[in-house]
Amino acid sequence: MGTDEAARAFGDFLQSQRRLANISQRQLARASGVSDSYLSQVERGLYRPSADVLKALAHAFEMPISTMFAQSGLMDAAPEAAPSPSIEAAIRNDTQLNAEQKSALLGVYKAFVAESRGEPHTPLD
Amino acid sequence: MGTDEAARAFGDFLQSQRRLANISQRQLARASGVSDSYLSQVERGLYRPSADVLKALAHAFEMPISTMFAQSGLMDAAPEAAPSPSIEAAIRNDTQLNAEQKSALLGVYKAFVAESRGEPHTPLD
DNA sequence: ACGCAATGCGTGGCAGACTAAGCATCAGTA
DNA sequence: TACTGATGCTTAGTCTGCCACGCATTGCGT
Repeated sequence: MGTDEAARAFGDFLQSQRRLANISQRQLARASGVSDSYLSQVERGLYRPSADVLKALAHAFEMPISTMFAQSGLMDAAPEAAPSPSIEAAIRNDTQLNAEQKSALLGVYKAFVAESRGEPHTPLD
Repeated sequence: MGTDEAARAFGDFLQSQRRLANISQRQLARASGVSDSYLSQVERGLYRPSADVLKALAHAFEMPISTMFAQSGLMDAAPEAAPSPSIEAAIRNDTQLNAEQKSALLGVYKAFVAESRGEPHTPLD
């Protein structure tokens, strides 16, 4: 019934994205147009959202729709997926940071990339 | 009420594809694993199939899944990259950082913004 | 201590996605 | 004239995606 494996995996993904954005279920509900009760159920792996909801969530997260589809197990093979826009460009184009802050942020980012290049990806959490 | 405009458009598309392949609804049903009665309803615009069914149909037609999604109105006019993504979204979507690094980077960014001043735009909150 | 807003979660119920079974029609065959 | 068999369609029913509402808890301000 409920626990569908794919649903559970997607729920984990959604929850991690929401926590990264640092928002509550209700805030995400408002931003995406999906009810908060349903978001709760999806995060806990009870249901697998429809493509319409995936689309709405991708929009709220400013994330390419194909990523959402892939994460929900719909896009079995996504060969031509474009790489996500670079952080570096986003930082350079930001309007809220001054030059000093931008170069500091870029430095942190590059340090992180270099650091994780040395170590294997641990699926810890 | 079934007739949903988008459902009707997709129904026409599906029927034309089936006729191009020169197969019956029942044959397509066997090839895709979808019931023939449902295929009939979809072709007549009564229902809009779920992403799972779209995937199965695309596979039966040996057609890229993205084409199916586009025809069913799911892949709205979002060709690849978002034009001006926020830094936050860019960080979340990055593929080189792990979750821990992402939230650390986000923390630094938010600290900078708060330090700089006020509170301009954040699409999520 | 009291309220009060925000959080995550459970419930009831409606609508829609989907199927199994059967109806009606047409083509060919004897 | 039937008898097949294939086609598209309809109907009845089940399952589940999704929402409105409400509950219990936590945290913050007074």
